[in-house]
Amino acid sequence: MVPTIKSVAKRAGVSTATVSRVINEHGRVRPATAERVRETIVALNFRPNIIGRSLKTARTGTLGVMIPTLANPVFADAVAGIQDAARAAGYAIVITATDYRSDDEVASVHTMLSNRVEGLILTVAEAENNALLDQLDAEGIRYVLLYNQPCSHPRSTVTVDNIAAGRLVAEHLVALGHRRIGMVTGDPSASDRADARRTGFIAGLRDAGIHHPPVVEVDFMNMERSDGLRRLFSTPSAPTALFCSNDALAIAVIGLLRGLGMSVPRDVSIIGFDGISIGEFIEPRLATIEQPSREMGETAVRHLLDRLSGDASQQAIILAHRLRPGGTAGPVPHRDFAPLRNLPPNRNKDLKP
Amino acid sequence: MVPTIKSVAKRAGVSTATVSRVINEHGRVRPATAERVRETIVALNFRPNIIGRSLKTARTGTLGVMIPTLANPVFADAVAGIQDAARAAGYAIVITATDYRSDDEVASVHTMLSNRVEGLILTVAEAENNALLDQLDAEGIRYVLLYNQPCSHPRSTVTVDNIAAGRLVAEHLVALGHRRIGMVTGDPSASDRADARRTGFIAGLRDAGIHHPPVVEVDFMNMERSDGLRRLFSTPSAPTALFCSNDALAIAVIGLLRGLGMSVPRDVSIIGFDGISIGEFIEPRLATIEQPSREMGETAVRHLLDRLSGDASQQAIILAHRLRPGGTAGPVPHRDFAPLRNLPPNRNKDLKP
DNA sequence: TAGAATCATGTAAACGTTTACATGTTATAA
DNA sequence: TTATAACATGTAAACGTTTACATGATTCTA
Repeated sequence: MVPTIKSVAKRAGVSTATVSRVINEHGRVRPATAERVRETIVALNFRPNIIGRSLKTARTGTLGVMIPTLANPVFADAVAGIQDAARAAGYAIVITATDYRSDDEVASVHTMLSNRVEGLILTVAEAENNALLDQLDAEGIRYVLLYNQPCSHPRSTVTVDNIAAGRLVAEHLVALGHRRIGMVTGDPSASDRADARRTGFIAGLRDAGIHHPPVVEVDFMNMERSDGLRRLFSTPSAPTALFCSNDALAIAVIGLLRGLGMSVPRDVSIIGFDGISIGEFIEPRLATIEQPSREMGETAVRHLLDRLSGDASQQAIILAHRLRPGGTAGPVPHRDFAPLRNLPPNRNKDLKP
Repeated sequence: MVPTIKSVAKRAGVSTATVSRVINEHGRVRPATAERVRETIVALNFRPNIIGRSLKTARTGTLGVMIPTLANPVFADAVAGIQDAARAAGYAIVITATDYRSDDEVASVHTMLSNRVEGLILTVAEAENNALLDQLDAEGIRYVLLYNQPCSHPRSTVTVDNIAAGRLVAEHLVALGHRRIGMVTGDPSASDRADARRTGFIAGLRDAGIHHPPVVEVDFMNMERSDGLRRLFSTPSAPTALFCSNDALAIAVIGLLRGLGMSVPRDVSIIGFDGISIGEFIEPRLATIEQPSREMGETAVRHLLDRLSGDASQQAIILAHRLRPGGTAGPVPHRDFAPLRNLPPNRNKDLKP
């Protein structure tokens, strides 16, 4: 039915070994013979069965990629970079998204390993104490983390310095004159990187003499239902600036604040994290920490390939981040521009409980 | 080194057949034996080699996905849907992006076929006269198109009715009072769907007595270099409304128009196509045709699986689209709000050639 | 022109599974 | 009891490749 190397061999009047040699351009074969074989191959429309080859060579030419979701452009961009670099190196990629369910991580990785991917690129919820990663290490399975930033534990990873970046955000907001500063972090994406950003952020604020900034966690899959933010902005000491642990969250928060009658950045400044391209198109432009997602994906592939070929050992590769200022991050408002000024009519109802 | 079914068999004191039966829960084996085997499996940390299995069973449990790019959220969303549905059905997916290079399409598909994917989900540049698809048909390889809309040729596809949607855009703009209406289509993404949208759009305009609307093609990878739009808006009969063949393009066009000193929608109305979520967050909200990308991805998987199991034949599945009005699509401006009003100083220089 | 060297090709085993078939064991029926 | 059925397990071939090794043909060297 579907042609195999045997049918090609028989039809071309040679042995399978010769056909194989022609296919792989490996080992010598007389030009005339080779030509005949090639003709047969196109005549039969033969495509070597990679499964058979893989079984023999124990190589699949496939990399496994696990990310939280493709719906967040920051990961989509990274995957685009991964895909590019992988293809350039002759690798295919198989993808799984965990949708932030960290209990799916183990199953997903095992599926990819059963498929005999040669290496893995992973973004996990928590890279520090992670039994799965420990197991991979123990088994000698090569992986490179992406976006994760294990602190004490040595693991291969490609990331930006989330702590420094968080600190940078704090310093910038302080420089803009803000003193009442809060942070919003996404509940379902609670992650080591969000933690690192918060750590740096809080440290930066502390250095400026600001202690215990409010940190609210919102379930940003259904923001309407989480009223932590509403409560925060109902207090007299409501923040004049918010650091959101990622851009998607920042954009959602801006929408929510507008719904509360506030103007960004006049009443509240917002800084996000990631540098997704949407951010450049919203009005005003989203202030954020840009990380080079596509390049991070490419770098992860290259590092993984280096590790596979034994050229590299575990290492953390820290790429440069960059603060994109302006837009949604403005100077502190005058006192009389109280944030609560314009709350919509249903405000009292909302605040009563 | 890495455990195989043989090592498990030996250690558990059974034959490989028994181990296989335990793994696949297929065929009977005494509970006590099964238990012993299972223990050995975890003891050795054995994972069945899917390559070996695939070779024997001629099934890989893998679907191939080819899209233009992951950087455009419309495709990322679709892939998210594909990934979800595939995983739910026990399939893995391997992804390739062509980056709009249609000459890569053939190579990509062949790579995936060599990897023995069981079926394909494809977004191609041109679905109508496509030798690659004809070849797949001839070989009996199952595929489902996504976003493509072959007209005369019967092919399995999941899409919206691009023609009707294009017409809807025309009718909406006309209803808003616009008479000078143009269209912008992306050069690198020139595609059958963009064509269909244009066809419907032009037909809709014709029905309203508007003939030969200007259609400009821009290379939206580097918009700065393409001055078709600039030229269009330097004429006295510059359009008061533009239909952009996709949202990413629409957002870029809005940016470019702003650079020319125009206000959207006061001077020019814009309607896009796709309904990517960014569009809802920009100010003003992007008017567009929403297509259910995630659901389209899921549907494509389900239809592909149906075709693989022989339950379904080739068919076009048309999902509902929806016009999202308002935002960037407003009523026609008064005559005195001439669009050229505010052109920046360098305008003359730009327009001279 | 004999022998060695090189070249072209073939033979067959191996990769890790699954599974039809064979075989041995135990329970059931007569 | 014995014949038979049902069950548990093993044997070995097959899937489509690659590749070490063997072999036969050709060319080279002296």
